[in-house]
Amino acid sequence: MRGEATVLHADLDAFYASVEQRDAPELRGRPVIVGGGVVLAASYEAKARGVRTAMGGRQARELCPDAVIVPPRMEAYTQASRAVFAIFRDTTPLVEGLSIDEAFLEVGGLRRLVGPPEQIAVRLRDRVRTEVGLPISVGVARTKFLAKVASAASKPDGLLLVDPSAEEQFLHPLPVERLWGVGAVTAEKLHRLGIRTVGELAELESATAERLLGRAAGAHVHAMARLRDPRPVVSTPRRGSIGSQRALGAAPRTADELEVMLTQIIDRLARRLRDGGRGCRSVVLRLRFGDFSKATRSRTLRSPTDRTAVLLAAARGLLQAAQPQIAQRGITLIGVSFGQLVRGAEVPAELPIDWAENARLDTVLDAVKDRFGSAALARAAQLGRDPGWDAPLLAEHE
DNA sequence: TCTGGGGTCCTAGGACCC
DNA sequence: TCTGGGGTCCTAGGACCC
Repeated sequence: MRGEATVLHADLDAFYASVEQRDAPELRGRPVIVGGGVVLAASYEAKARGVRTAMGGRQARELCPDAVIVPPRMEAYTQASRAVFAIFRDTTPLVEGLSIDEAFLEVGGLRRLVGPPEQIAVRLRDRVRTEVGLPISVGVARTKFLAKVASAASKPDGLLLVDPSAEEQFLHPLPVERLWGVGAVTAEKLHRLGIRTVGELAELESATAERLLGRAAGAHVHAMARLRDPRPVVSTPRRGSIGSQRALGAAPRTADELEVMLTQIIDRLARRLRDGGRGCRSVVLRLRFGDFSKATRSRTLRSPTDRTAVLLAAARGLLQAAQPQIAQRGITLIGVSFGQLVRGAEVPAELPIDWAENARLDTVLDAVKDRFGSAALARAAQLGRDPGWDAPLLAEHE
């Protein structure tokens, strides 16, 4: 006996594009592409013409010359997301957000109070449609993984319940690519063994899958194929890292230019850190070279910090160490993430958040930006080369 | 397919400690 | 002077997701 289908996976359809169509009636029924250089989201009218997320802008325009291309409005999407998540939380207290536009909801135990899961899903879709004005697809199943596959299968604007007695019938004919955790690399490895469907993967021994794909990935994918997914819906955990990056194109960059960009990125991220009342312990520099190969360089501090100057000093050290490689191979992306995030309260007392210093640094950076434009942040980068400015700050964190 | 930006998790080697 | 096994942390890389 398998338990009941009480997990909902709710997933907004073509989220960014749907928000644009909601806010601009003349876009409804037309192919809409959000993004410029690259497609961030495509409406179903555009998808029908072959436009896909992450596709280059030029290719998308060739496929769909009459598409309306609109720049992203992140604030509008964030606001819409908040409104939808408020409805999720009004539906059940157990909501696990996966991204800006999708979440799991556990609705077992609500049957006596509000009705069976399918009815809850119907009402949820209805509320999102009328209160926020957006289409949302919902999968209902016994496990998270099945619910996610079900919502995808129900799109667009659909509802699909996978009956616990018919799970194999639903899942096994699907291509392995539909499994959560099987991307291009894993799919190719499976294809080489002649495995194309989930059912064929399920026939393998777990040990075989683990040898082929690695211990964790192999065991995970195999368990999914065999319908084993014991993971409960858990309320969304705090983020473990935050990051920001910038693609650079092919033009050569001087070391100074890179330092300016690094300063801008760190400045922005450090503010986000403080706005969230958080600190971080590790700094990761992310690079992509001229041939699109990638590298990361990381540094872990002795104690968490939210101070721009410390984080900038750490990141600059990593960048300087990588400069010879960059000079040799060219660079097409620079990015930073802050890892091992902690709540502000967890920042050790002996290293208190120095609000005055942060405010001063922010003010300086703001003033430089306002007066000279963002390129003049080079000034800030230059400042940082003075060891009297950052070396002691970094030293006390090592 | 001439390639964004934001994340998560896993693997593996080396340093270091007991 | 040489040696074992286990645990944790750090660093780097890679696959995957939306």
